[in-house]
Amino acid sequence: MSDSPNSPPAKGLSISQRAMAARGPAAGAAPDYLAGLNPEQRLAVETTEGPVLVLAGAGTGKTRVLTTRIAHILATGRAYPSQILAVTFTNKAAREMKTRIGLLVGEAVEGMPWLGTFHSIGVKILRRHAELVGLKSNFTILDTDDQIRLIKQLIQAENLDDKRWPARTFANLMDGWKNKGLTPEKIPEGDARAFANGRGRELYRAYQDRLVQLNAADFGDLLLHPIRILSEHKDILADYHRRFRYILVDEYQDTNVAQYLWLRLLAQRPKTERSTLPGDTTQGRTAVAPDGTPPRSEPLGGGGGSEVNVCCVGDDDQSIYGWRGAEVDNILRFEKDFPGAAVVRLERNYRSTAHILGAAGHLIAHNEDRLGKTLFTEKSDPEDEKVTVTAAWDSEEEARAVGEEIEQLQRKGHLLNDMAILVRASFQMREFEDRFVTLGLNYRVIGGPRFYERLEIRDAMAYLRCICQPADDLAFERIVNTPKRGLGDAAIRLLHDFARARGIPLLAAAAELVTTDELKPKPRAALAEVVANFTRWSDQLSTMRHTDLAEMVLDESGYTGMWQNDRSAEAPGRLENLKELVRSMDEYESLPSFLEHVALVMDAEHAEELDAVSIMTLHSAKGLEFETVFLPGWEEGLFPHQRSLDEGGRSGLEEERRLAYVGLTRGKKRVKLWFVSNRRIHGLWQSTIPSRFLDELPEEHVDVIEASSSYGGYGARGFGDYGASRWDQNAFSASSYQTPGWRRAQAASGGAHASHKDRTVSYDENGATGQNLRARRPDAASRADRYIARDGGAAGAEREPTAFDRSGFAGRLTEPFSASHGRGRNEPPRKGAGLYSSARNGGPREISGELVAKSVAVEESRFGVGDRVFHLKFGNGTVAVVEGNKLTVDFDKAGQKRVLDGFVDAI
DNA sequence: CCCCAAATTATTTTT
DNA sequence: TAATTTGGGG
Repeated sequence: MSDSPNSPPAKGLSISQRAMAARGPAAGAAPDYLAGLNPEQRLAVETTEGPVLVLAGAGTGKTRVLTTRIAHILATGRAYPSQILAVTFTNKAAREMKTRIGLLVGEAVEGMPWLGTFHSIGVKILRRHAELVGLKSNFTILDTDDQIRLIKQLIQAENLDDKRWPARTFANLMDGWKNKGLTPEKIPEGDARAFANGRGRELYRAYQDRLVQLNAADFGDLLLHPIRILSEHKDILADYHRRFRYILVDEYQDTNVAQYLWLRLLAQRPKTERSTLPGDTTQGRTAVAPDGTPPRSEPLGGGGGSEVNVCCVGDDDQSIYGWRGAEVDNILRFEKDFPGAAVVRLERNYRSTAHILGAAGHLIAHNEDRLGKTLFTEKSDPEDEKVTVTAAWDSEEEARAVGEEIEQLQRKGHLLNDMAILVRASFQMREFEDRFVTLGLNYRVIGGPRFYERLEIRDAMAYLRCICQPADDLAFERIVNTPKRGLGDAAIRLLHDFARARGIPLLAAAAELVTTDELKPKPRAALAEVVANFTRWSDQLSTMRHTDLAEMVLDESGYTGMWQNDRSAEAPGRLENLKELVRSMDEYESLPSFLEHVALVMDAEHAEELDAVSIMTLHSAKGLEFETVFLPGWEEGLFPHQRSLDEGGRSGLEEERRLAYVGLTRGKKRVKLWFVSNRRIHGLWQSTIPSRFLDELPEEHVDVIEASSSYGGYGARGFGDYGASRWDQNAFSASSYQTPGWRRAQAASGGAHASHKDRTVSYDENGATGQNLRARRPDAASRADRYIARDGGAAGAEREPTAFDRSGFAGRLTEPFSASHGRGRNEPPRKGAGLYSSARNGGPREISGELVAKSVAVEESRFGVGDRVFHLKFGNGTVAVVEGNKLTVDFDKAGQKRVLDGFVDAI
């Protein structure tokens, strides 16, 4: 959050506010940590007693309030660090708070054990009382992958068709239930019947039972179990009530029902309990602060049912996770839940220009369900740029034009790090990536596949889990036959049955099984080795450094070897990742603590020092800010997304609008909106109309740009000028020879060749050393080459007026001009000449397709076309085609088949 | 166990 | 369209 300018001295304040602001711990002077706060922030910080809701708009210094509030509580001696419960949603937010509190109060943060995410605090509580829900305190935390495999087993065990009832679907369903705090007994009958031939409830129950057997908990359980413990054991609850004097919650608008219930248990003391907690003097501090602050700020508190000092900070306008179970309602009804709550609005924005705020504010005002805030700024500079709206013909052009704008800003000395492209859906990223690769523009994709989610990391983790937790069957299953040890289906099934019959974990069962002769000698020996390995490794757990142990395990198990022998393109990257894994373990003092970290954090952090444009979804942009923000794809159907509209109705639309609001408010100086008239969706070209959100922007803060004007050398044109005529030209002058379909056909027939393929591409090769630079899939290089080639072919054309010139931006944004271009819905759009094809050059010159020949050294076949051959299964036939060692043979009886050279004999 | 062809399915994602 | 998952066959 912006730490920017301090508030002006307390002018324009009421006397009481000033008096309040001046009230410090000693007499008179406020402590310096309060000095930079504006009056509202200060109110939010100093209203320590009683329930407080801080409605913090985007860029109003929310994090600052939260951290200062904690610092204030500590500095005034109202509580010990261990008596403050502070919850955030993400690890990142928790980390940031920790550092910032550290800066404010020094080392005391080390003693803030209860600052963390909902889940990490849930784990903490659960570990203390695990036995109350049938777990041991060293339970494992399952990731989604484990979960799905487990569910699949259960579905199969129930003799259900796992095609018809996919495990993933059920996992999502169950996730939804858990988000709502529903245990198997409590799920609605309808939900229960909707899955697995009406056996949803049984399945859920079976799943929970299995988790207990496995001594495991999934993410949902990290909240649900504590809820159960706290509501069933009043003494434990009372204990936590006594412990937590102050509760703070970040991003309250994102809490789901389960989190809400959890919080309410901790925050709302029943009246009966209040009498049993007289003044809390047992804790060694008095509830009344040394400076004599009254327990509750007088003008605000009304005296209600709760006594805990809970402070929730959030912004209803930024609630964008409804689809994940978040309930905006939680924040909307805060005052009902906590009667007499003080509500502080932070509306003074330190981030964006007045134009950006004006645009965002006008847009979000179209929502009905909101508490209502209007952001304002004191900065105003006539130089400030308005929010721009630009049209492009299609997404490719959009990417091209954005790329050019970025390069132009860069030439003016702007840092790429200060720019971001925020998209609605991740498929939009690709076009930008491709474009930037051809430009050699550094970019960084935020989000996407995470370090700990990678295959090799999960495998490695499974080994480590088995060592720490011999009962972790899921982990064991994952790696018994990885690397391949000849333990196939048959052997594993036998092991399973054996284990189930005895009711013991797989590893233990394996140890026993190998002493019998139930397995064939080969698998038996293999399994015996696995068992011996694990026994040995477990023994060394206490004697060896965990990093050394991990290295040894990966080595001795043959896992590293497996990748070393793998000749595929991704193998080196995977090995690198494994090294990185071991390296990152170094920061943790033991294997179990590392395992827990991985389960909860799921991501490795990496410093990113490169200057690069960020590309990410709007969702992952929440909480960030950039000097310049590009918001492409503002079209109906994409944004607002059709699916949100279909499934969410009005509230779905409102959530989309909040997303738009989030997007706009990420920008500090410049926000640039784009929409295209044609977009390819699932391979079909669709005409699109501009997003309704564009119409919800106030004219006075928005400039409508004719795309090419700013850099095409054609001079700026006013809004609406020439729009229709250029559009006409565009619509009717293009020949069908320029349709992508036609060009594709040309390319496929092998017409053109690439000449410039040696552009510099700069990106991190394998993504191993930074979660931010997207992991390069093995195919990525060839994809890049493909586009470099394409650019080469078009290089000459680039300087010409692009089709962008004719983008058909016809004055009124809403006019569905593109829908009436006189072509069928699914026909590819016609582009003006000049992009990849040049009419002057007399024809399309687009090159697509793989440039890099798949030049695998092909083995010569000993057969030739026309040879007569014999095949064991298909009988006699004539060779029709020879491709390396693969033959296409016309068999006399069996028809044409492709067979491997080695499977036939000459006749 | 590996390879290929057919089928499937295409928001947003943290913990 | 294109990426991914699955099932059959070698």
